[in-house]
Amino acid sequence: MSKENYQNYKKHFINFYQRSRRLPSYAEMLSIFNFQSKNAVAKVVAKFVDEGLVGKDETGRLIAGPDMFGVRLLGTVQAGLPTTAEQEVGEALSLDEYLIEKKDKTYLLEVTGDSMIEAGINEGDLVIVEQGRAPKVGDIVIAEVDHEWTMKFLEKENGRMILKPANKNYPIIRPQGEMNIGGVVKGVARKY
Amino acid sequence: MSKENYQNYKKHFINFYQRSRRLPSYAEMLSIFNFQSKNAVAKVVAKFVDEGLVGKDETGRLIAGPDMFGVRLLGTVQAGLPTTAEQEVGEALSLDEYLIEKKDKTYLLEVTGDSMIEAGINEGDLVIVEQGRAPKVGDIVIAEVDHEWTMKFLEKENGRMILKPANKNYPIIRPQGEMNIGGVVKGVARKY
DNA sequence: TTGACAGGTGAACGAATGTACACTATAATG
DNA sequence: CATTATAGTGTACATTCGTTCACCTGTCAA
Repeated sequence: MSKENYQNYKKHFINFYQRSRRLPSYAEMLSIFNFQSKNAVAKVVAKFVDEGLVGKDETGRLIAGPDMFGVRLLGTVQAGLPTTAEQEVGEALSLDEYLIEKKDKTYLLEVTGDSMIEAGINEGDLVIVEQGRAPKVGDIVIAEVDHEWTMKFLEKENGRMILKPANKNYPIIRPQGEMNIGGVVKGVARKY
Repeated sequence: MSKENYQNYKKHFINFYQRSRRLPSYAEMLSIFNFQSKNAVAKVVAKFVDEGLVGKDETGRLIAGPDMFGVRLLGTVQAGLPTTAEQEVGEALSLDEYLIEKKDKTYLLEVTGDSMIEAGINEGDLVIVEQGRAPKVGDIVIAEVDHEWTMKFLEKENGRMILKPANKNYPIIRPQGEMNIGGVVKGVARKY
């Protein structure tokens, strides 16, 4: 099979996965690759497996490989980029997997206000919050004080927990009664 | 089926998806749910579909619903959080889908240095870079100047393009020869 | 010119798929 | 108590699955 054709198969294959979030069956590949014989499909799939695009689990079933759901991590900004030629370096990384550890205890919040701007958290960012984790000093926490929820650094002052913004223009909060911690900020995602 | 059991099925089901990145077959659910009859599985699956946990495509095949691969977006930090009771609000969001538009033209870079710290991009962050997009003034770009790659704001000065860091301690770069743009920064991801 | 090979067709096959129907036992309800 | 869902078993079945084998055809190198 010609190289261009193969890249085309690959493209259609990945497209299918993006749309349907599952791998196509052989019969489905038959039509998206425009083949007449399932055997032709089988040969293409074998190449996919060789290339690592897809894997096989213990039962022989196809599973998506890292390239199907992730993006390649190419290097560091100042260490230099690879050449503009075909980049086969770098491992594929899913941002979901990177940022979220305990999926069922994690939720997202959109940030309003600029009280954490010096910590690199801007208005409009999404913060990844994990519940049910004991917050440590230095963590960024989602806390309820006086029936209002805010995001601040958790610090200790004279043996008491205080909430410290990352913006000089905002005051440190020294909670009087009890403080309710809604979760610990584990990550930040921003889109331009 | 009791409520706790159902939640358990759901948990095992999602677990399977996380591990294998595909939905289990009925036979597989049979063993992970500890059933003897596939029909019992069918009934649980029907509930999954009702709940929207999974969907069915046009061929009747199961596909993962938003909850399977995303995380719930609950609200804004200062607007208040929902009560600690069962949170059925908020749509599920996949960070991959949120941050990455054109998958095949996107790659990740790890940030070293603090030249963009005032733009909320810290050392160790991952930036999501999209290639092949015409950079506009005000964009954060990955640029090659004097055989070295850096990340800076793209600005215009007297009709010429310049690179401006977001850190007062770094100088503005006024490229002499030609400047090579490796991509436009479309997003940032940070893990604590 | 011949042989090897890549790329594909076509048919056949056992295993696995999801669905359906009849039935049972337990729990909830009036 | 009788009744009615609920949750599950067991069996059967047509369909689809992925694999395999034999075969065809054009290309390219020896």
